[in-house]
Order: sequence, then C-alpha cells, then structure tokens
Amino acid sequence: MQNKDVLLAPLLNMLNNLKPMSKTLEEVFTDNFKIEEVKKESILLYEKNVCKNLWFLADGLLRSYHNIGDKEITSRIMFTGHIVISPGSFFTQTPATESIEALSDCVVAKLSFDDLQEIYKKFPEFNYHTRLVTEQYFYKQEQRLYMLRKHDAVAKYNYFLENYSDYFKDIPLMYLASFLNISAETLSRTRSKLGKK
Amino acid sequence: MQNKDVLLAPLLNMLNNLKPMSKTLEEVFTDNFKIEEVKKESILLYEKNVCKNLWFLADGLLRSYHNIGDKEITSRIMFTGHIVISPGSFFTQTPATESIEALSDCVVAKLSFDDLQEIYKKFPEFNYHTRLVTEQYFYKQEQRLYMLRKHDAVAKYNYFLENYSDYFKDIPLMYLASFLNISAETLSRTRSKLGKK
DNA sequence: TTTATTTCTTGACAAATGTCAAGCGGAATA
DNA sequence: TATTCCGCTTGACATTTGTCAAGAAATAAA
Repeated sequence: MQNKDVLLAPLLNMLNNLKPMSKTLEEVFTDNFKIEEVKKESILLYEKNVCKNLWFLADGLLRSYHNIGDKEITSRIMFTGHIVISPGSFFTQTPATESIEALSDCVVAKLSFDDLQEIYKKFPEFNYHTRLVTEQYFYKQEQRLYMLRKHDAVAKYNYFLENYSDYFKDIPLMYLASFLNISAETLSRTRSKLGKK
Repeated sequence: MQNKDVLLAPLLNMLNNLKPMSKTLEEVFTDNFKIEEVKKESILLYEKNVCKNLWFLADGLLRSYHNIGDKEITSRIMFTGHIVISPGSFFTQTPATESIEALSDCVVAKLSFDDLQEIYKKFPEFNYHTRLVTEQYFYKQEQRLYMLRKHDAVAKYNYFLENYSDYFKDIPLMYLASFLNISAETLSRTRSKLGKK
C-alpha cells in the first residue's frame, strides 16, 4: 500500500492551484480519503446501486458502461489523475444507470458522499473549489457531446485524434469505438482508410 | 418592460430553495441583472465571441448551434426558466464555438461574467448555490449524452418522448431533429412509423 | 515456448440513415 | 381573399454503418 499523501498530491495540487486551501481543510480532506487497490476487471460501482463514493484515480484506467439488450455500451473512459463519479447518481444519491469497471489494476482514493457533505459543512469555502472543478468537467463533457454530433466516423475519429489521442495509448480499440459511438468494425475500417494514424 | 423582481422570482426561488440567501446577497444579485427583450431570430451570442454573460431565460425559447460546412447543427434548446450560457466559453472566457439564437420573442435577465465574479468575492457563500446548480446541469447534460448514444432514431425518439416532450410543444421539428442528431426527414419518417405520438 | 484467450481486421450483406427533389399544407402577409 | 413563405412529408436513391462470420494478430496464461 502506497503513501496516501503521495497519491493524493496531484489532487491537492490541483485544488490548491484553484485557491490555496487552509492546512486544516487539507488535513481533513486527506483524512477522509481511503486508499484502495483495485484489480483489473473489478467493478467499483454496479448499475442500480447508489454511487456513494467519489474516487480520485491515482493510477490506472476505468470505464463506465451500461447494458442495452445483450450489449455493453461504454459511456466514458477515465484516466490517471481524474476524479470519477457517476454524476447523476452521486449528485442526487439515486440509483446509477451505469456501472464502473477497472480496465487495469488501479489505485484509487475513495471519499464518501457523506464525508464530503461533512467537509462542506465544516469548510464552506470548499464549495469554491468544487464549483470550479464541476465547471471544468461540465465543459469537457460538452466537448464530448460535440464529438458525438459529428456526422460520420471519419470526422469523429479525426476529432478524437486531435483532442483525446494522448490519453488512449493503452486502451483496447473496442472501448474507443464505444466512446466514439461506432462499432468496433467501423472504427477498424476508418483507421485503415486513414492509414492507421 | 416588465418588473425585474417578478421576472427574477423563479430564479431566486430556486436558489433560496437550495439554501436561503441573505437579503443583501439577494439584493446585490438582483441589482446586477439587466432585463432585455430579445426579438425572435436575434443572436445573443455569436460564434468566436467570448460568452461574457449568463442569461436567465424569463420567457421564450433559445437554441445554440454551430456551423459544419454549410449546415447548422442545433446543439441545445433552452426553455423558459433555464439558465443559459455557452459553457466552455463562459467558464473559461475564451471564444465560443457556438452561437445562441432566439427561437421566439424572449425576455432575458442578463448577468455579466465580471459582475458574477464580484458577487463571488463579496459573497463566497454563493459558491454553494452555483455548485449545486452546475451539478444539476451537468447531470442533465449526461442524460442528453445517453440519448445520443441510443442505437437508432426510434430509440432516440422514444427516449425523447419519455423525457423531454413536455418542453417541446412549440418547437419546429427541424430543431428537434438536430437535438436528436438525426435529419429532419428521418425524424418525420420515425414519427409516422410510430403513429405521430 | 506452446497454448489459449482476447482483440483486431476483413469480407459479405442487410439495415438504417442521409441527401436530393418534389409537392403539400398551414401560417403569416399583402 | 390571394399570395408568399416556411416547415413538414414522402419518394427514390446513394452512402454509411451495423451485423454476422471467419481468420489473423496480439496478448496472456500454462
């Protein structure tokens, strides 16, 4: 098990860059996280369960997906350094419509919804940080919507190359296809058409 | 010109329901809004300009769209009672990739980004309200992503009927088609196939 | 290394959607 | 009322994508 402060350092840096946090807030915030090692293929959140935790993904890859008929649709892929929740479920504490699965062995820092609410009560100034973080994620999601509205697979894949490709080095193409909302076969053909960029 | 307090009442109610605001916050907040009447087909925000305002849509319909080649893609449709911004542009104060247009005569209450930052400075507790509001809009957007990932036009239209149809009473179908990311012709055929529900 | 498993590619075909064009019909305007 | 405009519908056809199946390639396991 690795050192909690080291694992949380990128998260704390990001938050302190938004606005320096008091030492007590930083301590309480850190104390409430629990480090977990998650094996590849483990499920962090099951569909229909309430997302009671926020995870900081200190290392690894996650994906969220939902089932349609007999198929799994990957809705998001989440990378090292990102904050992970199932938004609708976490914000409203209602059952999730998606599952979250580890695509690799991961190290996560876990903060419960209830503990987070306690932090908000004790440190109302923390709302400033999370407002800005939520705005950032909102914006990223808007970009993803923009990508999905592209007319065809080539346009989507090119947009992906320009905006996301750095992140996807180790991701099986089948998940990338889901992310672009096209079939694995179409992605394969699109890549060969464009010369496997 | 209608009374500002009346027009802003739904917005203030919503915010006070999240957590009661102090009288001074309510006053300063209200004072910073400017009421505007916007004629149908007016442009509130031009692509490539910075979204310097947040609008509360007191009455009317708006849409956001961006141009791809010679076509306009409607990305969102916004209804009476909603808060309207171009998220990426407003949050980061960088040029917008979309325009916002009035689909009907509208009454909007306008708050500038700079004035909002002043409010945050004077009333840090206001971050609580906007954090929750941003979370809600984030969640709504997630649902829209979910809809766009539906496999075919019938599935999208059915999802739309179950979740959005109340809002779309007065909206030309061509804009609904864009919202579902299908052509107007496909929407027309889908509707007739389903019996014009 | 060898074997087994999973992912990726390719082909053939079916299904869905987009595009273009023509015509209908209702609403707004003269 | 007549006319114009705009949105909607429908048909014909081209294009794109999905689906199914088989095999190649890559990865993991024995």
